[in-house]
Amino acid sequence: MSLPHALLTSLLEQPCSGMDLARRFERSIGFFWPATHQQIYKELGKLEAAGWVRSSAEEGARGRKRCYEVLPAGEQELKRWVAEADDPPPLRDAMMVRLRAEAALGTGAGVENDLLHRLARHRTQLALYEDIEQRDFTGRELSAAEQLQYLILQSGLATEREQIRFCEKALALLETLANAGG
Amino acid sequence: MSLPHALLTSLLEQPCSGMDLARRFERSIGFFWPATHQQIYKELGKLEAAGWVRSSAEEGARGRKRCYEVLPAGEQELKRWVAEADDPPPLRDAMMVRLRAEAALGTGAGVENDLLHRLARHRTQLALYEDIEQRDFTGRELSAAEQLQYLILQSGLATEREQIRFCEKALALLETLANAGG
DNA sequence: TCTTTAATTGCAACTTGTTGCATAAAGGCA
DNA sequence: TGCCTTTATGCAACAAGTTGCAATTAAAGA
Repeated sequence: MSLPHALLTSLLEQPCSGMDLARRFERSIGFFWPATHQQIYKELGKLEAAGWVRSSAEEGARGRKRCYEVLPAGEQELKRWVAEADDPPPLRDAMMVRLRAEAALGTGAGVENDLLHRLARHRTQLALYEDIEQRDFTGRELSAAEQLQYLILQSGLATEREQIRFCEKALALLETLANAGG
Repeated sequence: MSLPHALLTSLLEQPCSGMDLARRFERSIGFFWPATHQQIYKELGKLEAAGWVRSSAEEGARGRKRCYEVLPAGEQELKRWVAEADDPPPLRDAMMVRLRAEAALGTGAGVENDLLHRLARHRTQLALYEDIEQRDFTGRELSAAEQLQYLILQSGLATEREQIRFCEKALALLETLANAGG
């Protein structure tokens, strides 16, 4: 479970409120560690109880807005965790199950729906990543931290492109099989 | 949640017991939809209650072994589900969080451990997939069902190769940064 | 001023998956 | 026969994530 460390990382980059964190997650760390605001609030409570962050009320804001910042103990914990090693996350993909089911059913069962839907989603996501690449990482010298962030983005770019290739290949094969079999 | 449909698919390919299913999952469907035997037993109970499979006691076997097979209603349900469309699974990868944390901490915090560990795992997995490719899909004509199964395997091959490329690239960048910064 | 709207924080129930352990039945062997 | 091992099935507690909604506070508008 990496949520606490994802939060520490994000707060280290920029102290802010729970709601701000949730918004930032949607367009940066959330690409590879999604989290809802409910998860984030609960976890911020634990981080504060553990003495890794502290919060202060913010005056003149709507609601009971509080600003969180990382304490030295939190930075220490983050360093400790970064040096650990995980197993790669097991992949779990319903579309592959569908393809296999289509093979077992032995007929035009309709996986194409899912393939086309995925294709559209991956193209959208790729376009988003390419925008970020253009805007943030192109045409200038990058600091060490920025080079690492760019590396992460490149992983996203490569993954989306691979997914697109796969969907196209699968659709082509299904068409070939349909023509041959019907 | 695709576990019920993954089980229906596997049972359609070959009726068998819960334990056999668990073993087969480990080296086929489980590559893209992992499941433990506890999950499988619980789900088989639900499938039987829904009238999608039926089971019969197997005589002369250890334990209370039962053989499960798909009923017509189950096959119908599988067909219905295959034609549905999902969103792609959100990826959630602690190593990316670590890379970003390393960037935020701004020092040699030690992500290399995780990168090297991943690299080894992905190489092992790739070798396994390549073995399966050699053994099951090379040097002969493939049926339509086999062509689809091969397609799925190729997705695994491409994913592992992409992961390996990424780890190597990340390690190279970290070394460059260390030399430049130190 | 009073009501409405928006922003922020938070609770609670539900689903899914994991982990560790328990039970049942058969085979092997002293 | 009695005990240990193996195979098969299953329960229970826990961990993590999702969904829907509630409560609090301030800004904006009538």
